[in-house]
Amino acid sequence: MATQQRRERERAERETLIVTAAREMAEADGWPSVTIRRLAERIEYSQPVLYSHFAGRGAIVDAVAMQGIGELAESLEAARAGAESGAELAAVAQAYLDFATDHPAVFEAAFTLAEGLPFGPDAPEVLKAGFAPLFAVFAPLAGDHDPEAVTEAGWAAIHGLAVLARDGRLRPVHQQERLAVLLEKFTTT
Amino acid sequence: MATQQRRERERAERETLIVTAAREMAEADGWPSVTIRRLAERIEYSQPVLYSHFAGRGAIVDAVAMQGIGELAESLEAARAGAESGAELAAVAQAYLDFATDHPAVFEAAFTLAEGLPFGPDAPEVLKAGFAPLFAVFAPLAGDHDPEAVTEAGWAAIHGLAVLARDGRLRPVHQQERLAVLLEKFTTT
DNA sequence: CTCGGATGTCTAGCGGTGCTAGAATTTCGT
DNA sequence: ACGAAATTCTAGCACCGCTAGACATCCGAG
Repeated sequence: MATQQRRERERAERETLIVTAAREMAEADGWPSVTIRRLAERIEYSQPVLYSHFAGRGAIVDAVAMQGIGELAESLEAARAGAESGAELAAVAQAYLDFATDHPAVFEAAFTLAEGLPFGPDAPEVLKAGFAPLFAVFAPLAGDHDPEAVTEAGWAAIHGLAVLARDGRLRPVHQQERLAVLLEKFTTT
Repeated sequence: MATQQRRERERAERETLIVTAAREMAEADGWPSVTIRRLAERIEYSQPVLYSHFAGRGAIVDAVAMQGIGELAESLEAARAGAESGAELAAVAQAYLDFATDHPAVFEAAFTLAEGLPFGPDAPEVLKAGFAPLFAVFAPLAGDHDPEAVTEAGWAAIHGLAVLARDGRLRPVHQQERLAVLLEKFTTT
């Protein structure tokens, strides 16, 4: 019957409602304040409903992480596509750092909280998509090295800049200069 | 009286006992399993005793983080001092990555769990000491840039390599090649 | 239109957490 | 030996993630 379809659609809507609510709460008050109880109250359902959608709290965090990685991938690709020739690397790197500062809770979910996300060879397409724009800008600088290794190293450099800055480990003011150093070190052959 | 001194000494001993126990438990079974109850049982005292030494669980994690950063600083300095001329950067970077893989729980405490550690200008001497060997190896490569900015950028690159590898985000096998890429990018002027 | 089964949702509760007030004990100088 | 002071413990609060079982709702067959 058509009712079946309607039910599935409503379930899907409620699932995105949960993910969205979790994300907003995390971004507003931090992940520790995103509890099952508060989340249930927020979406106006009882706690067990959440467990009919997700295996547990961790799975909800993972869902936000997944969504966030997807958006990060889009941001990076957009930055690369929109950059002038020769400035793609700088644009992508800047987009990465901007994403980290603009959506700290999502960034945290994606890179320090998420535990159940499958990486490696059998990672879902969404996760691999984030690597593509990075590969596009770093691979041309590979020289004699493995392009993937260069991409991973470049990604790690940008990522390290993002996390250390986020945690207050670096002088807040000089982020642009640090990025400039990295870009120069990677681009000068 | 002399009893006063003995008490303070015993208190200090118990405090290091707590930190050591927390560290061992974290390294053995992960930080989530380091609960106040288990920690109290381990040191054979009741829970409130822990609160007479530390403001809360977070302060204990911070103490482990502090201790770990001190040891990391020593490792880096030892690697730098023991390296052949010209190979200091590689040695320090390798020591950093080794520390992350050899003491994952301490590394986690220092860089993702610790929240109450004072950084910036008024950071304690121990924390600044970790920066010194990094500065020693990166500053000579500064060129026209600010030596501190270059150091921070280089540190970030190594750190990113450590955390992404730890979280399974990178192909496990190619860590050496990634490091080689970073070293080359930073050393070629 | 009714009714019985299936589906969905909720109430209530378990064991665990960090943390703390106040009782009980131990220690120590007089 | 005793009373005060310092120390430690018992017991409990509010909250957490999670779940079993009661309850309500919905839907299709007769």
